[in-house]
Amino acid sequence: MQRPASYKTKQSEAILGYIASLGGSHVTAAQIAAHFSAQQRPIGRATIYRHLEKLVAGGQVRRYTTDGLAGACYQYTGGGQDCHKHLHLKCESCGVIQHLDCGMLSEIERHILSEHDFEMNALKTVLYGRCKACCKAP
Amino acid sequence: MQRPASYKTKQSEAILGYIASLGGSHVTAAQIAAHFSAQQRPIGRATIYRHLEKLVAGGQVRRYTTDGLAGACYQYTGGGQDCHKHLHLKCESCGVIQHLDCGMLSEIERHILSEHDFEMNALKTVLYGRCKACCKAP
DNA sequence: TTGCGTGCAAAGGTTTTGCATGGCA
DNA sequence: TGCCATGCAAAACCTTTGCACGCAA
Repeated sequence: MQRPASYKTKQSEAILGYIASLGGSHVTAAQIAAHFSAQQRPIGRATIYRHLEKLVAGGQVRRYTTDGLAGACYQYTGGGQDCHKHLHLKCESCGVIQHLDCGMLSEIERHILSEHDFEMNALKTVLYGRCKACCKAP
Repeated sequence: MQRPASYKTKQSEAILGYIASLGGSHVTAAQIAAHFSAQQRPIGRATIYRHLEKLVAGGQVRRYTTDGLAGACYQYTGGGQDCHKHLHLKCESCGVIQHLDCGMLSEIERHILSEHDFEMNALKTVLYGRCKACCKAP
């Protein structure tokens, strides 16, 4: 009577493994396809999109739609992490995403709620800017 | 010897005027086209996109790419405003964008730069959440 | 064996581009 | 008159969907 919700296939593991290996950097669906094509084991675009959809729904991967770029970007979050408790800093230059674990977050949230009547959603909020490395090397 | 960078046409004024009249709410390119079609004076899609591109480059309009939605959203910012000096709060429910003019911004920027080595770009950063009205009426 | 996963192809939508015409200065 | 702006159509692009086959359980 077991009803498997999903099978574990080579492609599903390959896609998740690749995104996880990037450790926070973002990739587009086209980049993922190109990566596996270069590895001599191409994966169909439809398969990639279908897995990304599941991973996003499951909370293991986050989907961004960066402003200037055509197409969406995907980024590994780890699933188990409680991203409600920290903000995210995204570097506009290299795309790396830092997790800002800092007690200041609750202070900011409280201030915005009490002073500006706005209930902030830390899970979706991303602070844009330039990371340490990119500030030095323009 | 005058070399006009751009002409002032009925369409250019109509598009900017319409976006400005919305006062901060966001619209898609398709909605703009539909608006003028309903006004008995349709504007070609190419014209709309070309003007939006100019307005975004000029800083009078901001372009967003909301996550779940296909296509980009555009929002009037006013051009003359110095958006470097305040953050933006975007309501996930109704799409309204508040300008957070608050002395706390510089404090946050300074903290993130000194403690986390990240140079924040307030112009691009948007805090997501729910506005006062949407918090009460889910 | 069962049924989800896969890949190809085609469809859907948004945005961009080419080219001839129209309108502002 | 000169040149940018406009609009139509076609193209390019990303993403989704249909269908037959393959593979995990």
